[in-house]
Amino acid sequence: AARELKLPESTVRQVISSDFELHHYKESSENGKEKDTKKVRTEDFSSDAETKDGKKWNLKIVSWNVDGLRAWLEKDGMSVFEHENPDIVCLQETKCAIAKLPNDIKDINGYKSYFMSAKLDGYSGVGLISKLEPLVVTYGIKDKAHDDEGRCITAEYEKFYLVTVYVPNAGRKLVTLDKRMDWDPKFLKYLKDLDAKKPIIVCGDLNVAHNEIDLANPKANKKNAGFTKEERDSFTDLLSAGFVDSFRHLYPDATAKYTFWTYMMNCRAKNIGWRLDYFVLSERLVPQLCDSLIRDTLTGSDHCPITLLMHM
Amino acid sequence: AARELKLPESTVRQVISSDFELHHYKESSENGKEKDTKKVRTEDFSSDAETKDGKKWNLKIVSWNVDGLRAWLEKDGMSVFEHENPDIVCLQETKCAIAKLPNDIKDINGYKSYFMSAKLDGYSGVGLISKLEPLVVTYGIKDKAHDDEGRCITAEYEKFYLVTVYVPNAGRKLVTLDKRMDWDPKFLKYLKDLDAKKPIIVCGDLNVAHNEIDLANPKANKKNAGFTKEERDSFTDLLSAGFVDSFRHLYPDATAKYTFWTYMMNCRAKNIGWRLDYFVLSERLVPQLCDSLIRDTLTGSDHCPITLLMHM
DNA sequence: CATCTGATG
DNA sequence: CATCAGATG
Repeated sequence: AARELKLPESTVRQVISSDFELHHYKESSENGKEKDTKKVRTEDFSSDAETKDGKKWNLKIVSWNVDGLRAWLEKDGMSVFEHENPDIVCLQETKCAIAKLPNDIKDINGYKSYFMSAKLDGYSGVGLISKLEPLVVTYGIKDKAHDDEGRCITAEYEKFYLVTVYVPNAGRKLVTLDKRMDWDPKFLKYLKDLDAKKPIIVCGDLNVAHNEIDLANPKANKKNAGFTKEERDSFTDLLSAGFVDSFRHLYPDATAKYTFWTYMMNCRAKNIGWRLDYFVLSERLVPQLCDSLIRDTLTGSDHCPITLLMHM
Repeated sequence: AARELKLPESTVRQVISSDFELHHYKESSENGKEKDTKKVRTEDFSSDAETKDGKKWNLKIVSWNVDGLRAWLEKDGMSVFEHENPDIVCLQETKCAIAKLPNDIKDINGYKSYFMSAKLDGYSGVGLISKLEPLVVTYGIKDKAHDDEGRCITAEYEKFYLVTVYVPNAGRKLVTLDKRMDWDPKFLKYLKDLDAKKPIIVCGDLNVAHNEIDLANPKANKKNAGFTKEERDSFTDLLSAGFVDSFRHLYPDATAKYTFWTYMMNCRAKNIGWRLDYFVLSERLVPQLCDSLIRDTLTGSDHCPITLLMHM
């Protein structure tokens, strides 16, 4: 039995449409009664964002490193579907073999879902959940050294490719920096090849904070995974190849905006975090960009979700 | 800093005495106000039990397989000290290396404590916590094959030996029944040698339900760890060597009295359990036995504590 | 259905 | 300070 989502009442939109004529979902923030007292309110996820030339968003993508899909389900991570009513949700670090995926996440009413797991059980893993059925879904980056690790799903839609990724972590004491440095150029080539065909949207945990503004303690972390020169330069290479960090593009000066906080030392409450999760777009999609948001009120993982609003 | 126990107010007894002239602790069950609404009430642990010839108990020993000391502490297992005000507490399956023992359990105001851990970290392990400092404390049963597993502590007091034990589990599919069958006669010899010097009190998880009356599903468990003929016969051998199962001695017909319930299938709520935890006494201590109790209202483990009241 | 460890982040 | 697996019970 497919999971029935309790979508907000005023939702009147096509669930599986044949193209991206998905209409802007207008939340009813004046329905007369406060639903409950918890601090996350669906109306706070409403947005009227539009492109520079005034076109309202009609595609919403959410990306979330869930740090263990099953634990995240227990913590009501699925409420993001009710709050966001997203067209597509991408998940990283599912840490769950395909055979162990709970029905709650496989069968969501109105969505198609796709998962890739690592050979090593309980490690890595990504998922892509979409109202509109993609034309083609592919798994991995076509590289033997990496494709056993369940790090990438590509969904082809009519007007773009969506790539969700969980980039290799360089590890404590940078023990896997070599693997990471092997990944980065291969992944970039993979993206360039796609981009030669259709514009692309890349989302997920890129496991790098690009610049000092992107983490709370840049000085202390120059030798740590996620902020080494090597990793930062790789990210610069990505942007130099014709791609755009959508959040930073829209908010070049926004400080203290993070998507990850270690569970240790109460870092989340103190907002000692890192911006590791991104929506990266082909440059030619920038005119269609409406907003790129960090949903740091949502919990359920050591990462928070991020949301992209596009006019497609 | 030693942990300060919130002992019941009327406790007026010597904390470290030089002998066993420990006075009977009289709980004040009429102190005028209900303390709280939780179902475990300290006054329910009061007892006026006495020996057959009318001598009130003056020594209380509690034994508890805690199934992981640290988890048990989180679940407020230490409240047994407030409820029972015991002279001695024996713990089994501490699953905690000596170096990792929390201070809460090492430094209890008014008690001395002794622990033995397995070489294999997180496995087995026993502890003994005593108001009166034992004359001698020894570890293991002086057998190379077993003494790396942290299964036995012996405390010598003036008038008796106290032996606390976590007997090897025969394992799923009886994979370690051989180890168990190696242990049982060696342990019995160890006990006999002690008993030749002073009477003994043995307590702990003996990992056997002696007779059909001692578990909920005897028929279904004849081939399962804890109720094989081999294990039951070993226990019979122990009793035949001059020792007494104190609970069964006092309550020969008591049914459905268990000390262990698997966490699975809601067995505790349904009282589908096993009596695996015992106070076994040298026969010559029986005249001093006041009571042998199963404290099945206390939670914090898949076993409940058991309590022995003696006049020493 | 719990505890633990050890790997991973 | 979390997730997971796997061993153990």
